[in-house]
Amino acid sequence: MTILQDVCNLLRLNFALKPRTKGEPELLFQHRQFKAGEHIYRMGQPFTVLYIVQYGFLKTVLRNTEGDERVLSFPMQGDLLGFDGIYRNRYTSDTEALTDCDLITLPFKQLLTPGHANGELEQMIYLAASREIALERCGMGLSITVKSEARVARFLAMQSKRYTNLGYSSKNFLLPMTRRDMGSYLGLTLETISRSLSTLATAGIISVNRRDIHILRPELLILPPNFPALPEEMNKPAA
Amino acid sequence: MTILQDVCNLLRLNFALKPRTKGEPELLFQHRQFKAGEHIYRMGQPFTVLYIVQYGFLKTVLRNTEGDERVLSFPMQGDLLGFDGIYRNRYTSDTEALTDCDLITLPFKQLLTPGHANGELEQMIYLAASREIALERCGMGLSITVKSEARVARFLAMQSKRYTNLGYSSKNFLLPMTRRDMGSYLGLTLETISRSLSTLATAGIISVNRRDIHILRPELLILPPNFPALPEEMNKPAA
DNA sequence: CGTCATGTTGAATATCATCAACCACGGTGG
DNA sequence: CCACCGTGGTTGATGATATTCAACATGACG
Repeated sequence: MTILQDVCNLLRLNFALKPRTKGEPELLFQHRQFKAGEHIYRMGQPFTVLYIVQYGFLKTVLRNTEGDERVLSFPMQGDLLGFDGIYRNRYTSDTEALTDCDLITLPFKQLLTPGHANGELEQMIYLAASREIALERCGMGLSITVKSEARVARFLAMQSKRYTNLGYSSKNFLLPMTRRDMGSYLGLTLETISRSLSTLATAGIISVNRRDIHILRPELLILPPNFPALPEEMNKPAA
Repeated sequence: MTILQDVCNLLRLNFALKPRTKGEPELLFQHRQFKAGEHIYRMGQPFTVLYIVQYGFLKTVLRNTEGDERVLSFPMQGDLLGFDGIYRNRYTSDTEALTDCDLITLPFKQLLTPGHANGELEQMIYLAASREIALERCGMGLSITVKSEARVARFLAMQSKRYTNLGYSSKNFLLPMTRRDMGSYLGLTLETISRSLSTLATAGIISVNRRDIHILRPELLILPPNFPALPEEMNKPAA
């Protein structure tokens, strides 16, 4: 099992990988661990590497000068981190570990040097980046609905689907983030989140105990439009 | 002037392009015109090509089954379209021309085939995609602020900056979208947009006549955090 | 000239934010 | 073991803000 295959599996891509005689590209990939609460990178730092989440939960945050912050995404297993840094050669948001994490690093510049040209890996990065955009768009789609309960319900549906995609339970899970983070992500206050969760619970749709969520009526939690499903047809590289 | 250089200029990237003896890659790029109101692609259609906007204004829209829609972005000159389609091999949103448009097409699959491997172009796509993510994140950042006038003000600041980046006036411009579209993008109703613009006008910060905007006190319109500036340091390919 | 889409403005209502009190849990230290 | 404290979470009362519904104005277009 090469690390390239690891990456491939993480991204849930069914590439037919060519056997690799030259072990050298493996050196590009390394694992790196972070403790809960640690920052992976901060806004403004020089961009050096992309990350792919092996396990753990994180959040990416945008801060303005007045100190208010907005949560942009909650990356988890298989998600790509740091792609927004390519353009200006600096990371443009903060990324912080919500739990202990294990990340795979991809040194971006070295990937582009002619010697490392690697069609499979490039395709994977394209796919991962594309998925990243789709996910963010999905996040924006969450605020289509005006009512706070609907937003929270969709958020739960989205999380449920993401866990399912990874093979975990779709009905019982622990939220890794605080009410404040959820609120910041959904454009609501933490009190409104709490109230919405309570409302959904008394309606019998979910049960809530702090971060412990049980989905009782999944059919009533509607996914946001265009939630990224698995790819339907891959471009398999010629054998 | 090759079309590759066109693309390069459009993306405002200061690559040092290697002179190209083989003219064949040029065939990959074609221009395509659209009339105002036409759809470039619709959600669910098979993904075939990426587009780069040469001129004109567009909007990308997410629709759910109930028919409500959310505007995700307002692409303009130099912006990349369709990148979100790579992952599932289908476009995941609708894109519609707000004005007459001229787009450059980039057939994605052919770009990846070994014969067409092209470091410069790939770097450009990475950069454009990265910029795209940064722009979308910026859009999400618009809803950090609670007050509607602040959101509208930031939106205007963002548009102003985008026009400036293209060499147009930063103080006088025509908005290409309706109040409804602005509202959908900012998560507000069209009436609130109208009211907010009126408030900003009576405060002497702008003047408004339907879509004709004049910025009178630009220092009072604050840009959203991390608005994508021009790249600060490019990776020039080795000569 | 009439019609339609777009934009503006007003009044009433619903919804969310704010402020505040309280609870539950985990950790620390006596 | 228990008192203490801090963080995170819930719930209530109040007020600010945006939505809704509605009427009207304006410009584009046949």
